[in-house]
Parts: sequence; C-alpha cells; structure tokens
Amino acid sequence: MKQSKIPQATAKRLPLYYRYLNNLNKQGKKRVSSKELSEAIKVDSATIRRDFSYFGALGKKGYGYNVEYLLGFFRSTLDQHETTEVALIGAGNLGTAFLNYNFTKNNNIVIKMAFDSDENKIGTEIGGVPVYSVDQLQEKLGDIEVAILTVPVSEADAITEKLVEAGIKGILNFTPVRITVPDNVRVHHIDLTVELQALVYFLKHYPLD
Amino acid sequence: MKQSKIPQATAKRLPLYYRYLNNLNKQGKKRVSSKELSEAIKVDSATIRRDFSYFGALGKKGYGYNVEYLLGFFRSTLDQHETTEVALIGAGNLGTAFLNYNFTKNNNIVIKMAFDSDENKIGTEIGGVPVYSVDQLQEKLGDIEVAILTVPVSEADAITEKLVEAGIKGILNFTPVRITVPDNVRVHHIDLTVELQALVYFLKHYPLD
DNA sequence: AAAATGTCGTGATTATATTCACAAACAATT
DNA sequence: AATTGTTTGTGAATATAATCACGACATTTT
Repeated sequence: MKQSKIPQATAKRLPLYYRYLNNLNKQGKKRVSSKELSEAIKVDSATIRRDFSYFGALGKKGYGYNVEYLLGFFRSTLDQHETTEVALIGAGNLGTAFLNYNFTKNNNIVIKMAFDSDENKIGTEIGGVPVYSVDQLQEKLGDIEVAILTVPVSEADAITEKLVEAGIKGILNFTPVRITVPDNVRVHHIDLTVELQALVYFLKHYPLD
Repeated sequence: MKQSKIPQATAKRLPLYYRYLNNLNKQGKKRVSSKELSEAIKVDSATIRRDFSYFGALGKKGYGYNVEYLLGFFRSTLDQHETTEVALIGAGNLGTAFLNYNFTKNNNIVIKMAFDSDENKIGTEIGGVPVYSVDQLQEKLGDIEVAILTVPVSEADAITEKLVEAGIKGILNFTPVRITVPDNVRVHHIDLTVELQALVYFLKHYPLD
C-alpha cells in the first residue's frame, strides 16, 4: 500500500494519464509514444517518461508504450478496479453541479450521498443522490472516507469538525476557508476565487507575448 | 507592468494573502505577524516572509506587519483598484454556480456576460448576468480578455478556437480537455475529476498517520 | 541482413521552491 | 536607560521537480 517515494508532482499527473489512455484505448489505438502523449496533455515528454519510470520499465525502446498494458497498469495503481464512495456536503449551486456530474464515467468514484441543511432539499434526490440532513452525518456516513465540501463559508468550520468526528480522512474543500483538521486528515483546497485572481495576475504581470 | 522575477509559487499565494488581510482589516485588526498568518492560512511563516520580501521590506522587526498598509499594497499589486471583467461560456450546472456566486464581494472581478447554446437560456439572465448565444461571442465580448470555460467536453475545442479568435488572453478551463491555444494565450486547468482522483490516490498511498 | 530510424530509461544538470536559523532592529517592560 | 522579548529579512542549506542529452535497444526499411 505504501510504495512511497513517488513524487507528489507525479502522483498528481497520474489521473491525467489514466484518462487519456482510456480515450486512446476506446479509439482502438494500440501504441503511443511519450511524444504523442506530451502533445495531447501538454506535459513535457521527458517528464512523462520520468513519471512512468518510477513504476518500472513500462515501455519498449523504439516502440513506445502499449496502450492496453499501460492502461491496465494505471487502473490498478489508481485503484480503479474498486469503487470509491464519497459524500458531498452542501447541495447549493456548486454542490448540485457535482451531483449532476457523472464521475463514474471514466472513474470508479461515485457520490453516494449528499447532506444539506435546507428542509426543502432533505429527503429528496438530486442527480440520483439522496440528500440527508447535516445532523445525520454521523449515522449515515458509514465507512465513507472522502468528502466534497461545498458549503457556505459560515458553515465550513463547524461542518469540518463534524466530518472529522464522523471519521472522514480526506476533504476536497471548495470553500475559501483554510479549514483546520487533525494531522491524519488530508485536505485539498480548490479555491475558485483564488484561481481566477491568480489567472488575472499572471495575465497582467507575466505577459506571454 | 512586468516586475517579473516573482516566483510563480509566490504569485499563486498572493490572492490568498489578500483575502485574509481583508478579513483582518474588517475585524479592525491593526497588526499581524507572519506566525499568525501562517496559522490561519496554513503556509509556513518563513515562506510568507520570503514571499513578502520579494516586494521589499513591508514589515517591521519585533512588530510584524501593519494590516492596512499591507492590504493597500496588495490591493494595488493585484490590481484590485480596477475591475476585471470576465465572460463565462457554458451556463450548465457548474456555470450557473459561478453566475450565482458573487466574486465581487472581496475581489474586483465580475462576470459581465455568459454564453450558451441552449435556446431556452439565451436572452435570459442568470444571477443577474445576461446570457447570449455562443454565435455572438465575437460581437459581444468587446475587450473582455478572460473567460471561464464550463462547456461540455464535446464543445471545448470548438469554443476555445472561437474564444481565441475573439481575442481572449486567459482561459480558466474547467473541462477535462487539455485545450490547444496559441503561445500568447494563458490557460489554467481545473480538472475536478483529476483533483478528486488525486485526493483518493494520496489517501491510499501516502497515509498521514 | 545491414542500415536507418524511433523511442525509451536515466545520469547529470538546471530550475524552482521550501525551510532552517540567526543577526539586526524594534517593541515592551521594568 | 537597560534589559528582555519579539519578529523581520535573508544567506545558506535542503528538498523537490523539470529538463537536457545520450546510450541502448527495438522496430522498420531497404
């Protein structure tokens, strides 16, 4: 389970590789080179080869990589053979967008349940996902370990505390709040305002022309 | 305009600093230390001091940073004194979430218009933002240089081409497609599936316990 | 079967980012 | 006014990541 020493930067690219290999496979492509991959996903070809090499010698010199083999390899590396169930907290606009999005298409990740505090939403289904009251977090979560957090800023800290109590191990946090969690809980922040502001900043200060 | 040599990693943190300083200022706080900031936004205090130092000596030894001064400094650095107008393409679930989100609260970024291909949406307003047909991109965009791309995968490449033709310089791309653009156009990718998969991967392979 | 071509895997190099650790400067206290 | 405590700013060290560049080997062509 812990074959560590794979650089984080590499780990973050794995899902990207996986998806593109899936596409190639569906198109019936049999082989692919690091150069081809590079052009498609905009990652330097040497970086791709280096990334792959952390897992051993997956390719053949003068030939490239066998799509099916590589895909199978990444499928098991990314644990795509088993389904990962996640919960979504906060069925507002952004949350609803997720609920209507079919993650399962290419990935074995599925949103199993959602939580909200709006009486009108509790008890209904959104995108086929049942919505429970946030008060039911503890009892409903079961062994789900990953949560998508799309609640308003004002709720973020309180809900986070509840999630941690209920045994959540990973949070994909879309609120601007830098939530505080114990050391054994992993949080990835996606801060949409920050991303937009950063893009604007780069445009003005790092002209590409 | 190009005071370059500020590391990209630093630039990406600026909006984060800016928002937190804004909060402090609203709370009436007069001074803040790198240590305090560090605890709030989960960035090492040495990193914060280093980041700030790229802009000169902004603090006082033994005292910390003056909130109001620092805020003012970042406001102008991040060009927050002038409004940046952006366009949103694709008023689906995710797009609608953005349209209902008030970026302008803390940031002078505003979504000025949206584009969609759904006849039922064209001509309406969502979250106070007018929705036009994607066929009107060229004529309506005006001098808007930044676009948020929330269209389905199947549309991504075609729309991107139109955006580039219409003079867009920056794209915040929420589609899984690694769109191809000329060198003078900047693209930031936010790939929600990849983020979720990466979080799951880290949980399984990089245990924190 | 020989030559030409393509492509990997990786040692070495370079680039970028983080963190340590401490002198210097100021603030607070007595 | 002297002492103590705080916090910056940064040189140096370390860590992480990207890129170069080429030997080795498989494939393809002639």
